[in-house]
Amino acid sequence: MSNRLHPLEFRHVTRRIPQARDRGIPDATVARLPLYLRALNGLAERGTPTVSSEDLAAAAGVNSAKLRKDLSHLGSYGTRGVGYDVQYLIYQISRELGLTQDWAVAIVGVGNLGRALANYGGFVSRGFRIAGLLDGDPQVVGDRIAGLTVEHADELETVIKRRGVSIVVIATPASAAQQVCDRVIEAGVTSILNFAPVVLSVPDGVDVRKVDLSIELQILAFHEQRKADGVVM
Amino acid sequence: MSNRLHPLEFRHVTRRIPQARDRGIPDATVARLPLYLRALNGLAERGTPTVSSEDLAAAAGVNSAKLRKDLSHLGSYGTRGVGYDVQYLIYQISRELGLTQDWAVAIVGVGNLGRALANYGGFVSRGFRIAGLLDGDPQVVGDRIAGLTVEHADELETVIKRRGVSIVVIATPASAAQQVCDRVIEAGVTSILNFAPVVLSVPDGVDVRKVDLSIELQILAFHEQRKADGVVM
DNA sequence: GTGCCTTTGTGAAGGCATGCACAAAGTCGG
DNA sequence: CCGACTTTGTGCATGCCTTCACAAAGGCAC
Ligand SMILES: NC(=O)c1ccc[n+]([C@@H]2O[C@H](COP(=O)([O-])OP(=O)(O)OC[C@H]3O[C@@H](n4cnc5c(N)ncnc54)[C@H](O)[C@@H]3O)[C@@H](O)[C@H]2O)c1
Ligand SMILES: NC(=O)c1ccc[n+]([C@@H]2O[C@H](COP(=O)([O-])OP(=O)(O)OC[C@H]3O[C@@H](n4cnc5c(N)ncnc54)[C@H](O)[C@@H]3O)[C@@H](O)[C@H]2O)c1
Repeated sequence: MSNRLHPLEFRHVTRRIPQARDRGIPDATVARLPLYLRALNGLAERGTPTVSSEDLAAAAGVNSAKLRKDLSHLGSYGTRGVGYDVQYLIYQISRELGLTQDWAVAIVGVGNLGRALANYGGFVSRGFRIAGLLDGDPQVVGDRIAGLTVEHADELETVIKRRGVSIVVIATPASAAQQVCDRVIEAGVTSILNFAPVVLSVPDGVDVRKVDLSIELQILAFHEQRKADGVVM
Repeated sequence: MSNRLHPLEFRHVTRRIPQARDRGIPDATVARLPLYLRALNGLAERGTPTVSSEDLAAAAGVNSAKLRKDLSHLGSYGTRGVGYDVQYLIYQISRELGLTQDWAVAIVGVGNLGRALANYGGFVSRGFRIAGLLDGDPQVVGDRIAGLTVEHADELETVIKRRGVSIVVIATPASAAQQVCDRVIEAGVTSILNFAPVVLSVPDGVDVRKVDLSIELQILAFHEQRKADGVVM
């Protein structure tokens, strides 16, 4: 597997100012912690009590030195000669990622993609709870999906404030995304996951992460073409 | 000092061999080209003939020096004092990304997500054509989605070879992903887009890109927690 | 043709991430 | 309690990416 991490994965809007309280975990590390967590959960399910950096790194698909350096940013949680206690490390990473608390998520735009996301089980698994589904289309409003009733987009601000939504997923068409984005920020949300193929413009302090299928395919196409051209790689 | 071969000297040998045809575009640049392309298409729709690096960078949400350096890897396509010709640049980037040719894509796993992907219009827009939908569930096989009939996963190898599929999207449950992955690679595919939350293990020469909603949410949660903790960012 | 103005393309510097290699730390059998 | 063995945590070197800053290039008005 080409282990290329593309920098877009680390791009966010806010800047970090070094501070005493700031253990300053690098973005690249933060992006990998969920991966380690997933591998650890797999080990925990199989009842493995401890794991070495070598084994855990293999399970997560990274270099073991990188794994150790990543974990060293959280603290010194390993035992030399033994490895890491699986349960303890799960707890520490979860805490660092903020997964020991419950996050209320709202999905705006309940079309093909929004429905798939709402029905996605892996969502709830780690402290994320879908607290609202909103759509602008009266035809869609009232539909029941995954135990929730779709509400009208007009209720956006109300839903966010009443239910303490802190993360919003935008799955509307591109044309509506910026408008929805502006509204949720106005309502106090500072974390957005955007599926619409547009660059959202947001003020400082707001984090936007994007998922763009089309971009991923284009990157694959680039490399595929390279291989076909017989360029030495 | 040992007389062992120094790692760097070794790396020099296996390193990309400079070639006339090898313009060696950095990965970070490749990842941004689709972004520029999208911004350019927006400009083209509005009939804009030329654009400066400053304006295009703003539209794509990047630093203008970065944009210029990125574009300089493709060649010298700008005109000083004027900017870039929109149509010409669209063509050059498309060519570089391999979008001037048609790519046949197969989607394996036609559940919630697979259906959403199949129905997604933005897919076809840029040279990507869905050439097959496959699922292991007999209940799903035969369904018609977006003009295609879902075929049985047993047909995987046949479909890939007959229809010249070169990119496979995996949207099966995590438990089936590695197995599907192994099969498509065996059938000759070297580009995979994986939505299942597992680290796929693949031989050299195969590109895997992954989209993982859960990871994105966890990264957002990390930063959200930081903000709540009152850490200056 | 000349001179001014705009904008590109890139050299250079700094920052960040990666991965090697190893001393230090801890385990465990006896 | 010891000595062999395992594995962590990290210093360090290297290379990639980003950003600044500016000389060179080209357009345009006259
Ligand atoms: N379907 C996919 O696989 C896929 C993949 C990648 C990206 N995307 C992107 O995700 C977005 C959603 O895709 P989709 O296939 O679900 O589209 P869709 O058209 O099926 O659904 C969009 C939904 O958003 C609702 N909507 C429109 N304007 C709204 C507004 N202002 N407020 C609230 N809701 C509004 C519509 O009523 C509709 O229900 C699109 O931007 C698409 O480009 C989709
Ligand atoms: N739905 C989402 O929003 C979402 C988001 C992120 C990730 N994912 C991941 O994407 C994958 C698909 O999610 P989903 O919600 O569509 O699940 P799903 O259960 O609705 O669909 C999975 C489909 O794969 C088929 N399948 C199972 N084994 C197969 C095999 N060996 N060969 C071919 N087909 C097989 C099943 O029959 C089913 O139709 C899962 O791994 C999920 O974790 C989903």
